[in-house]
Amino acid sequence: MAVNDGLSIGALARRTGLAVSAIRYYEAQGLIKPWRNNGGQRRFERADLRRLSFVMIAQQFGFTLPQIKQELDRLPDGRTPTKEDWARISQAFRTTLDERIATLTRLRDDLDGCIGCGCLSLQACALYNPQDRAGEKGQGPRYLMGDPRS
Amino acid sequence: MAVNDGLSIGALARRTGLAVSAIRYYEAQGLIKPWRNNGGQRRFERADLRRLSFVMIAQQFGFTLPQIKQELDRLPDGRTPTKEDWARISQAFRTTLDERIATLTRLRDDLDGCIGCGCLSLQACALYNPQDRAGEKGQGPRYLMGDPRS
DNA sequence: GTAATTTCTAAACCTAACTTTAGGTCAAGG
DNA sequence: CCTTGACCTAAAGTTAGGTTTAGAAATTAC
Repeated sequence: MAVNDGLSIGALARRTGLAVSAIRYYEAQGLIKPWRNNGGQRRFERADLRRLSFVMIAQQFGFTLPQIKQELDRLPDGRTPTKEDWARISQAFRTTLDERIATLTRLRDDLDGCIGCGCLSLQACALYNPQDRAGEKGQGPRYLMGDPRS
Repeated sequence: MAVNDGLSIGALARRTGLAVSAIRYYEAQGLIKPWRNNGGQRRFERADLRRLSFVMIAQQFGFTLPQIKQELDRLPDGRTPTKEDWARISQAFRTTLDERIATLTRLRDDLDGCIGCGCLSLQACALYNPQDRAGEKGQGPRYLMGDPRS
């Protein structure tokens, strides 16, 4: 096997810990673009190891695959990404993490107050109803954290 | 309508902001147990408002419905839960939130180091491979945060 | 008393992120 | 050469957490 024949899908799977089927799925979603060898089998660049690592970590942060693709699409097309390229898109992580930590911390502090009073009431509790209008608006506790479903 | 006839499913939906279909689904999952009136319609206790609020908030914390049911099942069966009952199971939130904040903070700090070096490499980067063994174990970055899928 | 809402059940459908299956092809070792 | 393991495609299945649909019965409003 020549030096730069690329990695097979199985090799990539072993190195990343992903299932082969998951890698094929990511290709179908446009996250990686392997070429094919003479026999029609996928061959991957070594840089795809980093792409897949990025995918895995971004998922743990709660990004969806389309969102991850959007970040990856900002990488240079013709050449192998450099340290600087990766560092640039990793900044998006930092921002997201900071926000998420802030949200959880605020929520925890509110919850501390709520455990103290034990109410958990839609009508009176500050955690559910900071502006005392949830009942009227028919919105319930949802808006406190920013509804993840809208 | 008598004073203690209970709430209809529509009334509960308006008060919590949930869809009627979601409330029926939660019943199917065993999270709430309404009784039926003469015509066969569901009737809910006022305490179910709190149960559903608990469900909604616990979901925002990332609990699954079976996990939430497990907590709710610890509430007293015969009587309406008191402040103390709710305060007790809310403590589970506090613990989980503390852990989650700690994990995210650690991850963010590791990421800061990684942005500095820009590597994002499975072979060398501390974020992915703190013990320099991921490649050998074929595990990839996944173990850093504790795999949510296993 | 009648019209408009609400509610009922069961079953089908939905999205995300994959996995599994079925039926074949390719590649490497002996 | 032959076998075994890795790989291929397309389509169907899976799980969580619901929503939608359809047709019928109950309730409420006027």
